[in-house]
Amino acid sequence: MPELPEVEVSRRGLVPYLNGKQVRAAVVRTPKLRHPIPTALPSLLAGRTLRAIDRRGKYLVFDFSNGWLILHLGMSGSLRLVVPGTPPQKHDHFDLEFADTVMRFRDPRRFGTLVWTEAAPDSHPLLAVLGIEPLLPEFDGDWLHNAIRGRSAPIKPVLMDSHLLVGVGNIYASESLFGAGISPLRAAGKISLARCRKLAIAIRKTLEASIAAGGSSVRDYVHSDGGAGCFQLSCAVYDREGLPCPVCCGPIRSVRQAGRSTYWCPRCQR
DNA sequence: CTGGTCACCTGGAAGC
DNA sequence: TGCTTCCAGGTGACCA
Repeated sequence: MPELPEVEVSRRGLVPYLNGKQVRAAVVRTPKLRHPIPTALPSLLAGRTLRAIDRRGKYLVFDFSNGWLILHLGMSGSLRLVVPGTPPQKHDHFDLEFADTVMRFRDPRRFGTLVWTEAAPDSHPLLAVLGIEPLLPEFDGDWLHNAIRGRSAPIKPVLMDSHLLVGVGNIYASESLFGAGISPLRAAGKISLARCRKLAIAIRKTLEASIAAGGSSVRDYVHSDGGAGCFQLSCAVYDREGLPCPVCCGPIRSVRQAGRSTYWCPRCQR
């Protein structure tokens, strides 16, 4: 499920329960997801205090006194808090056990990532290549216009390029372009500065609205079986092919771009 | 460099 | 009912 808002909502849901707590044990049940899971994690983490949980793009970074645990939810990953002693189910790959709760990482499709680093996390190869954070003030229309100058690829797959900017996945790329009234097929480099400003605002607004929507049910999201945290309920175009556009009532269309489904309203988006 | 395709992996939905 | 095919919200390797 996770795009940036889901990751951020998970982070906010975990912080009040885990920050400052001492790890009782760590359990690794799977040798590798996208990357090998370090077999030393149990010995590295036992007895350590979790100082903070940060986010970089769609990665969560767990800060311990002896290093950082870097976690990515992939396509199907989720984190939840369960009562100690709860038997693990299929696809439960990793547990971080505290005295009163257990953080459990489940990922059926196994596209997630769990790695350990003892150097500054931003210098880790997975994080060092990441682009700008769209929720920071440095990200605006002027930055975007400059960053996509000269690029002939359609704007939608460009928005999903994490080396350019992080956190905009397949859903929010479509939703943000709808918000800005820009066709996903338009060549990125041909979008005017004025429209890049609209797009930057739409991206931020879409992400923040989604975080806020999840934010009201953070506890449910982290504690539930996944029923909550359904951010798609409020999508304007994503997964709505043939349904009426919420603005003009014309039919939403879909097309495949770079192997991913794109949804847009041809009347509202030019 | 750039843009496009594919592989990674599992499960659910749709089609026959 | 059972089998097959396709699709899924991410990412990086690889190719032209």
